[in-house]
Amino acid sequence: MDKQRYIERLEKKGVRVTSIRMLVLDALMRASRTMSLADLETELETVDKSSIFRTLEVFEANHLVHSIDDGTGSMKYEICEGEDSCTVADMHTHFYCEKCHKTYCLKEINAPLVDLPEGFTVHSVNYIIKGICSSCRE
Amino acid sequence: MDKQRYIERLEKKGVRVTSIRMLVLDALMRASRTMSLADLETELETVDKSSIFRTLEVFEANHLVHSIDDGTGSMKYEICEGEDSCTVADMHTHFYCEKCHKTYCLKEINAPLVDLPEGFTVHSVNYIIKGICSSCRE
DNA sequence: CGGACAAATGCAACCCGGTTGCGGCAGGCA
DNA sequence: TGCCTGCCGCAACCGGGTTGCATTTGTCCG
Repeated sequence: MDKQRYIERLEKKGVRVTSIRMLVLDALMRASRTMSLADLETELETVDKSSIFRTLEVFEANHLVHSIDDGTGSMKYEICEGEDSCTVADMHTHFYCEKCHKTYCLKEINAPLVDLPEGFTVHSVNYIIKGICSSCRE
Repeated sequence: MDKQRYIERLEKKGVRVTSIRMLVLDALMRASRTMSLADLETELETVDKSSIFRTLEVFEANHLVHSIDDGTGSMKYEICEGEDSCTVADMHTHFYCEKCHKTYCLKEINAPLVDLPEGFTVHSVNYIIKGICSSCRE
């Protein structure tokens, strides 16, 4: 765990550094994919789920992570890549594998943005593709 | 309620006609937007929610309706337009208004389809835009 | 250093949408 | 008419998420 780097990251967003926040941040940074609250509970077995939940709330409010609803009934969380807050343009495509039940970030694929009718204001977009991932396919 | 039309629609998909199925189909047909299980419960106050739930299961399995997860925590249901089953190409964009908490179908806007990396198979796409709708904006 | 106040945490209970087990009812068919 | 299958209502359950509250931890300042 690269403590110094994590502390910088937290302080930069104005988030107070605590041991639990370090653990959650570390788990999310190490994950190669999105994590659910349950995933984090499993990974950090010493930490109560309400603490993880509130930590994620703080992280999200301070644009350290963003959440993705992949339609599985459990919200997924993912570290924001950029230095500043995630904008609509930053939102990338997610892929949910119906076989291994994992949600992948296709970081290289930006979520497409369509033109809306007059009078609609966009705050965020959510683009989820469901199917079978490459490693579940034989 | 155009009974004959509903009966034809049900029979065409191989769904047995019952009074509850007629009620649910009617409510969905009349709705100008997507409906949640709770919406249907409110509309059809005489019908038990588990019956509505199972009816929706049957409808979805037989491609009479499709469901959309708009990320609000409650699934939305919508009548399939086409005569046959909904394909990926049929999936259109949905808009969730963060003010009035309604989910609109933007039927005229097809969900964009991106190119996936090698080895990924697409079954469905879900494209949700969140923001403020035109009638909530002053 | 010590006390006061604020923030973070753990625990348990709660909420809500969705789901299921089961018994009763109804409609179709012999 | 009687049987069989499938539909329905009721109530209980489930799981993810959320909250109230008491406790602990941390920060600030004298």
